[in-house]
Amino acid sequence: MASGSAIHDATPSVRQQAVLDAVLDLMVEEGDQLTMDAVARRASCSKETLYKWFRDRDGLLTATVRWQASRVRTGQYEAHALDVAALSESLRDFATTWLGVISSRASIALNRIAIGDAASRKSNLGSIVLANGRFAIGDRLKPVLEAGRAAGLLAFDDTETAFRTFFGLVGRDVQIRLLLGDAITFDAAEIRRDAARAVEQFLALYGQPKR
Amino acid sequence: MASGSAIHDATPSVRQQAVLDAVLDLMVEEGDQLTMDAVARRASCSKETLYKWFRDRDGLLTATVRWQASRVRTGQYEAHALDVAALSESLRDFATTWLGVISSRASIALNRIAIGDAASRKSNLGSIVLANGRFAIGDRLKPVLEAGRAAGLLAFDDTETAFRTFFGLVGRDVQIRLLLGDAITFDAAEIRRDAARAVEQFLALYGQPKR
DNA sequence: CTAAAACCGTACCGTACCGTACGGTTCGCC
DNA sequence: GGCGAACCGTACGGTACGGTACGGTTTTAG
Repeated sequence: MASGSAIHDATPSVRQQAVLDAVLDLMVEEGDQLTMDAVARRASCSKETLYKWFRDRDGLLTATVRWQASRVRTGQYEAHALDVAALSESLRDFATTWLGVISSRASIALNRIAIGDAASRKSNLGSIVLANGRFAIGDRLKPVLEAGRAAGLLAFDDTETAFRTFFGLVGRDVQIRLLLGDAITFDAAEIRRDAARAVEQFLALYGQPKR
Repeated sequence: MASGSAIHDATPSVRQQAVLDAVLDLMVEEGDQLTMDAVARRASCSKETLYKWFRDRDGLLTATVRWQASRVRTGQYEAHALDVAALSESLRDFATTWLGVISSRASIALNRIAIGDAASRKSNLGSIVLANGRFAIGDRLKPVLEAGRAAGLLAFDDTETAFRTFFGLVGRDVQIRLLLGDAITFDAAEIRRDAARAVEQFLALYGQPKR
């Protein structure tokens, strides 16, 4: 039971992280040519080791999803946004980060695989991606929204509903178009514009005119 | 060159439609177990006939997407919405129909396959789904929005931007959650509520207070 | 009624890929 | 230096599936 055993839910070793990075690279470059042989070749390791560490193909994919999720987690968003400028700044940061994530090639590849996997009910990659994506950002954004409400800057009954509206205003049709292969141009400048527009619209819907 | 030849883009014969319905049934029931053998068994036809009619697996999937799209197309939405009540009624109808489509099991299965297909750049199922889904409804909704603007009920500069906002307000996180296998409860009543809320929010953002 | 075309069911081939086995090699440890 | 564990590279078995071939049957046309 040395450090190189099955990981299941522990943090992967450095070597294992290199393997998972190879998986991510392959996902991005080769699309669905994600065979165990290709991973072993790319990571310069043997298939036997892959199966020893990750049990099977599904375990490897699961570990990859978790690994990618662990590095996407950005800093906490301060919840003590007391004035409208700080609140909209927080929201803009949030929207910018989120748009950057969902338009990244790694995220697109990962979501595609998880969606294809959700079709066959043999695994739960889809729920893992959901937990680390949609629901994780919900958990991180809701305190910000509630702090805004506590400060009298926002007005809403249900935090979940308010968050989902924000989610829709930010994401719009971007994710589904990217997943379906639409060649969208989406540079940093446009992401910032979109984020600003979404926050503006959100404040127009939920902002309190004055305190 | 009798009626049973390759279809490519013509309307499929009745027998061919039955085959395509079998494909849809299999997509919904079996997820990704969509093998040519299974289709032939389900449709009570021979694989040889499948290949004769649809050339290869990809042609069969393409024809299935087109077939499903052809039956989803609902009636035209009247563009002569002259008062705000008629306009919001049109938008509500639109949102309701769209939410019903993207939450249907057939649409989910089809989008999953198209997304998995978009990963391997060997086909263009993704663009076909996009053309018949996201872009088709854009083409059908934009005249409504522009008629509303012409009547002084809506105010926006770019129709595309306004439409994408509406798209986001209606769909929010629904499609990605369903694609990733989240077990969302989404009955007709809830769809109507969501559609009404989305239209309300859209009018709050783009509606003109008076003419 | 007959002949040709279309079609069904099934067997078959080639390939791709998952998972395992095994010989050879590196590396830590005593 | 020597021993064992971990690991690399590769070869192999098993299986699933896309696509083809073929005999037998139904349908269509004249």
